[in-house]
Amino acid sequence: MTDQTQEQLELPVLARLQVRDAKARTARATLRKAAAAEPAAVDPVARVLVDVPLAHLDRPFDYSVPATMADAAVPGVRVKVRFAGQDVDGYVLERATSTDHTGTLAPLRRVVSAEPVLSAAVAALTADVAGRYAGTRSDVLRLAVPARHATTEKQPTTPAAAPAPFDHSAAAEAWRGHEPGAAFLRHLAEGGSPRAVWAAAPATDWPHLLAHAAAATYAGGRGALLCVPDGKDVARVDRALTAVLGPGHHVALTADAGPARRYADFLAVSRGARRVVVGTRAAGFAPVHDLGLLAIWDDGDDLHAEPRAPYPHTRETLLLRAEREGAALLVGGFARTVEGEYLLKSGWARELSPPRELLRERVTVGIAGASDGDLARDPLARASRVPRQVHEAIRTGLLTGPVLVQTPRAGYAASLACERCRMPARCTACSGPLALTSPTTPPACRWCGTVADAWSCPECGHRGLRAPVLGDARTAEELGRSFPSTRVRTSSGDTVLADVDARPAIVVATPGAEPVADGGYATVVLLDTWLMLGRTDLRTTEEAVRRWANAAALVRPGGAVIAVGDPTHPALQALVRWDLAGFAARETRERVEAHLPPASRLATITGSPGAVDDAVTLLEAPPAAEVLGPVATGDEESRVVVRVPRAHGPALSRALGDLQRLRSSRKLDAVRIQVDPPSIG
DNA sequence: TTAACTGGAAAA
DNA sequence: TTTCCAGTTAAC
Repeated sequence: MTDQTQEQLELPVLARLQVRDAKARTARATLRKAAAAEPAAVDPVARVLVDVPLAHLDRPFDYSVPATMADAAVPGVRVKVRFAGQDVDGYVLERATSTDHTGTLAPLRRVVSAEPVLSAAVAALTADVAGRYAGTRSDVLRLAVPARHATTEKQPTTPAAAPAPFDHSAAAEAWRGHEPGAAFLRHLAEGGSPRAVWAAAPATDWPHLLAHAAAATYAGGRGALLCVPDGKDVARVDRALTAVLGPGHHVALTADAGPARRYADFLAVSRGARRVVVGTRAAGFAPVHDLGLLAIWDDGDDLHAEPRAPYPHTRETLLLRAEREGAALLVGGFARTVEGEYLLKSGWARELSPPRELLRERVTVGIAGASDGDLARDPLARASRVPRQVHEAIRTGLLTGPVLVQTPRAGYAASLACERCRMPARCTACSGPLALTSPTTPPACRWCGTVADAWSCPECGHRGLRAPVLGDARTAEELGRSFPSTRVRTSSGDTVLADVDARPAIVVATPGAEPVADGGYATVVLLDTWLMLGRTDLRTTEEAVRRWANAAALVRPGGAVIAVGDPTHPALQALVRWDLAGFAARETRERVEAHLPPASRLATITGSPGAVDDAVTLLEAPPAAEVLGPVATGDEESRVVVRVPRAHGPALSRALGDLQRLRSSRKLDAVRIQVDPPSIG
C-alpha cells in the first residue's frame, strides 16, 4: 500500500481534499518560482499569440522566457502558456528586450517543439486576412498551420537539388498564344513581380503553363505557390511540375492526405526544402520561402471559398500576400470573374490572353434550340432535351473520339424567375433575389425583405413568376438508348472520373466533374443551359458561363462545342464568340450600376434577431454604408446585409472587426459575420 | 481557471 | 468609516 492510499483511507473526505489542494498549490508555487527565478539573459520577453477564440483577446501577450527555454523559444514555435489560469496553446511571434505590460510577466510554460512552424510572413498574412474578413487570427491560424505530428517532426527533410536552368524557349512555346506570355515568364525568371489576369484559350493544357511559370520563378531563385480548386487539379499540376522541373523540387498539398503526410509536406515547405507548391485552398497559406509567384487557377470556382470562419477566399488571400511579400500574381482561368476583370480595370494587373485567330483555330461553338420567344409561343418546342442537331453532333464526334455531355446536377436548386422569359427576378429596392417565403404570401427579397407584390419583369413586362423546375437526370440512360452500341460513362457527385482515354465514348458529367480526355474531346455538348441560368444568386450568369467554358475548354484543338439553349441569351452569345473577357466586363458594369460586388464590398451579419439588431446599432459603419434588412432566414435567425462602395471596403472590414471585439468583450451573443460572401441565398 | 477588482452590507 | 464577502472581470 502506498503512502497516498493510506493517507486517503485515514483522512476524512474534506481533509483529504484540503491536503490535495494544498499540495497542488505548493506545486504550482514551486513551478512559478523556479521559472521566474531565472529569465533568459538575452531577450527575456516573448510576444505570444494565444489560441483563444475571443475577438477582443486577439493580440499578442508578453511572457517571460525562462533561461532553460532561451534557445528553443524562437519566433514561430508552438508554446504552452498560462492564460487566465488555463494552459493554452500559442505561437511565439517575436522575442523582445522589454514589455509594455505593467504587471509581472508569467513565464512560458513549455516550448512544445523547437520547430518554427509560423513564419514571420505567414504571421503577417494571418493578421491581414483576419482584418480583411473581420475574423480572429486564431481562426486564420487554424487554416494556415496543420496539426502537429510529433513522429513526422523528428524525421529530417531531404533538401531539393539545385534548380535546373530555366528553359525559356520551352516555356515560351507552351505559353505561345497567350500574349505577352514570353515577357511575363522572363520577368518572373529575372526576379520581377508582374501581376496578370490570364484568359486561357480553350483546349489549353493549363497545368503545363502553370508549371512553366513556376519553373521560371524557381530558376530565378524564388519559390512559387499554385492554388487550384480540387484534388483532381492538384494531381494534374503535380504531374506537370514533375515533367517540367523533374522530381524532388515541389510538393502537392492535398486535403485527403493523412495527418502525417500532410505535416511532412508542410515541413518540407516550412523548412525551405521545397519551394514550389501546388495545392487546394489551404495551400494559400503555405510558408514558401522567398516567395516569387502566387497563382490561382479558376478563381470563380466556389471551392476557393473557405467554408470555415472567417471564410477567406483564396484569390483575396493571395492578393494580400502578393502585396505584402512583393510576389508576382497570376489569376488564371478559361472564364473570367468580375473580380479578375476589376483587377485589370483598376490597372493593378495586366492581361494575358489569346488572339482571336487562335480562338477560332481551337474551337467552334454552336447553339441548338429555340429562343425563349419561340418557346413562349410554342411550349412543346422544348419537348426534346436533346434536339436532332445535337444527336448529329454526338454521332459525328463519336467517329473520332470521346464526346462530353454536360448536364446540370440533379437538385440544382432554383429560385424565382420570370415565368415567360426566365429572367431571374430581382428586388426593385436593392437588386437582391426574390423568393417565396411561404406558399400563401407574395414573394419577397431575401436581402432586404421588401415584398414584391406588384412585380413585373423588367425584360419582357410579364407579371408571372415561377420557380424553374428540374429536368430528369436520366441523361445517360436516354443517350444510351439513342446510341446503343456506344459506351456511356458518367461522372458526377461521389463517382467522379479524373480522365478518360481517347476511344469513342459518351461521357455524361455534371458541372465540375468533367473528366479530362486524353487528347481532348471530339465534341462537347452542354445540355439544359437554361436550368443553370434559373438561379437568382448574385453570380448565376457568371457561374453558368464559367461552367460552360470549363467543359467547352476540354475539347481537342479544332473540336466542336454545341450548347442547347436560347441562342439569343447574352451568356450563350458570349460563349459562341468565346468572348469571356467581354462578358466579364459587361457583367462588371452591371454590378457597378446595381451597387453589387466587386464595385461594392458587401458583408452579412447573421444571428438571433435580437443579436443582429443590436449588432447593427453598435456597428460604426462608414458613412456611405447601406444596411439592408434584417430579414428572417429560417432557423430562427435573421440577417442583415451591409454594403459600402469598394473604396470604403477596408473601413467596413475594420468596423466589423471592432464590432466583433466589442461584442466579445461585453459577452454579447455571437453573430456570424461574412465579408464578401460567395453567395447570398 | 484564478487573481484582482467591484460594490453592497454588516460591523464598529 | 472600515471590513468582509460574493460576484464580476480580465486575462501578460
